[in-house]
Amino acid sequence: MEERQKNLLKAIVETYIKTVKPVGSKALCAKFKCSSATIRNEMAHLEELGYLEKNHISSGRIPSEKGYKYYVENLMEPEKLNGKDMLKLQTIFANNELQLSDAITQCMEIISEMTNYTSVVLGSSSGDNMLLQINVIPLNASQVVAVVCTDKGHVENKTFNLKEGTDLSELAKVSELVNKRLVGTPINEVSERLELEIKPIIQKQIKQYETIYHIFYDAFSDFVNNNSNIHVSGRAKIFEQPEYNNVDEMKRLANKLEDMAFIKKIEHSSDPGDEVKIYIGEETEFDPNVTIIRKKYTIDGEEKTIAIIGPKRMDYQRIVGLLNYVDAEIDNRKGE
Amino acid sequence: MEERQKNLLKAIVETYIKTVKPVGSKALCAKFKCSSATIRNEMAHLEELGYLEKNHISSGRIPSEKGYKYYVENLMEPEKLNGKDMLKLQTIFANNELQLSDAITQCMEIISEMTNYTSVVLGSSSGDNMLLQINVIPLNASQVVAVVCTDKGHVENKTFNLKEGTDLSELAKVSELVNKRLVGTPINEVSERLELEIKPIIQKQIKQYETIYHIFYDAFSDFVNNNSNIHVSGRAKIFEQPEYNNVDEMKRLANKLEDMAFIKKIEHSSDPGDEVKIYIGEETEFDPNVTIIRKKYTIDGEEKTIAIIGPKRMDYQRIVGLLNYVDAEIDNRKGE
DNA sequence: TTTAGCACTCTATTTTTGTCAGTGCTAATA
DNA sequence: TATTAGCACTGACAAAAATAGAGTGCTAAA
Repeated sequence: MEERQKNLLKAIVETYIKTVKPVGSKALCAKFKCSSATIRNEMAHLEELGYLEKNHISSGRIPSEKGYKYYVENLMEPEKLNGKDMLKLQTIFANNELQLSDAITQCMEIISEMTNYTSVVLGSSSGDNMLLQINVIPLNASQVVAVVCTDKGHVENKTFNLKEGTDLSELAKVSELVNKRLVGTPINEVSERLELEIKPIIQKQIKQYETIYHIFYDAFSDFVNNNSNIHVSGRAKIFEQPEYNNVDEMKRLANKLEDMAFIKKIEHSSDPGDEVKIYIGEETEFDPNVTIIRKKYTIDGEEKTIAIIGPKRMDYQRIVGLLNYVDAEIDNRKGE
Repeated sequence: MEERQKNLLKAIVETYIKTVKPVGSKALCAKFKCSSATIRNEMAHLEELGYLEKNHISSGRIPSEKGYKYYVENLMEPEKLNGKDMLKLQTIFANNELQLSDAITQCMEIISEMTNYTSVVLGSSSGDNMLLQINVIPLNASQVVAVVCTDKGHVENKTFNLKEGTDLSELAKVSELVNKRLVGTPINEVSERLELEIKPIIQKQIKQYETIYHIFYDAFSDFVNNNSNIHVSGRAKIFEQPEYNNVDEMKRLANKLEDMAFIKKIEHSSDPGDEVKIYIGEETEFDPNVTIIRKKYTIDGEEKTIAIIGPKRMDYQRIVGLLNYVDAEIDNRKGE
């Protein structure tokens, strides 16, 4: 592609991002110091190459997915934050009381607020967490709460109703046993080891071993399947974007943004890579009509994913700029 | 109001609920065995009394808020569940493994699914919870997680970064002290007693008492302000209702349904009362264009609120029928 | 290689027109 | 006195027609 064509594509993408209206040839004359006919010729060429599209035969051009892709990979220059935005984010990271992971969550909330896109923070699925401690705390004669804590500091709890006559001291005994034997086991292998190592022992020593065994079993299996580590902010913010300003789009998006199974797809999407990744339209596996910008981190040994969901016409420069800034702040904190 | 007028109002409300179209006089001739002119006369009368409204001079009538109110208070007969709905709910309550409060949450999810309304479950704001136990679990040299458990079985946790050289054994000492002294204290008074009773003691005995004091203080104050006890399901379901089938309504509702401060209003709305309460339009304090049907329970000593959010033209018979059924199941479980 | 000029295309908006459901009122009727 | 038939009128809604405007592709000249 020739230099002028690149510049033209860049100008068209950036104009469209701002105006949300198909870009016509006249609008770019001044910038390129040539007549609209020349621009039209170049546009026709870019369309042939698949970087531009038309809504109908006599409309201006809009970028195709391929066009956006070329833009973000070759033409875009991430933006420096403006002072106001930077100040807001700085304030969050400056607060040393705040755990880094909480700072990130707050940060993404603010970014959603600032940009009118939806933001997502996904904690790791805790598969690589290891059991650190389980406590079984009696609430009253018939209920106990089991609290499981992992080496990465995740805590889950579950309340159980006891059958009448369950012996609390036996519960305590098993709890002690589990803490002695299974600490350090990856959390998703605990169930297995419970079955193989603990069950045989308590089977002999404990009267109501079935009930008690179940309590432990359930406490752990719940841990593995929970969703609590997902934060979505600004689900409604994205509706401010003109491309979703119609009932069907809104319904479709609202449904997807509510469905955790869909949100989780953002994390799993094919490639790993810890740099800023941009998925456009079909690539997102989430919705053909959005762009998702994603970044993964490892914090305290745990993987964390942050992502922005917006229209394909997302303000790439700004968002990438913002995420780069967040990145720098995180590195900064980790370095300490 | 005369008998026939009551019947007419009832017929109009129920027809409008089904058809979502202003109800004309002809449509009711057959039912009332009289001419449309007669119906028109009666309608005019009901309108004078404020029970009916017109969109414009020559449209059919729709119920006013006052009309709905009269309907739900005097005319409506709650519906018996159909077999299919009942079966779904029964299955949930029949599962004795499930904690009652989890069963209720699941139940409300299903109801949202069945009815295309949004459902809400609000746990109590844990003000009457008392401290049962606090554990401070070291994760590594520089981090600990504090786990607070209340007598009602609520658990919250928070991770803290330690300053270098913090003595873990001192932390354990304070933790023991708190557990000895403050167990049984209402959770929102703990901070105060921490200040008055614990601080003076540790001030003398503990070197880094400031750091350590802060950990405990923060662990408790976080507990008091958290939102985790709110479940909203079917935020997008309500968009299926034709009254919200336009962009502005959808945006407004989406924003409110996302905002926990707004959701919490449902619980606080003026009167207590543990029977099924119906708030219509302006009364809801949530949005003038919805109805909220609400029921409060006390379960294991904690207050719980369930609510359905739908259009003012909500299917009152069905929803009240459903909530009555849920009510019966809960009573049934509590009785055990 | 660039550009002016022109015919053409499609959208979007406004205007016009017709249809229809429903009303209120009056006068006749049971 | 309550009911009803009849009629003129209203406003929403939908389809059709008219109009304006932005933008294109192509051709021929610079």
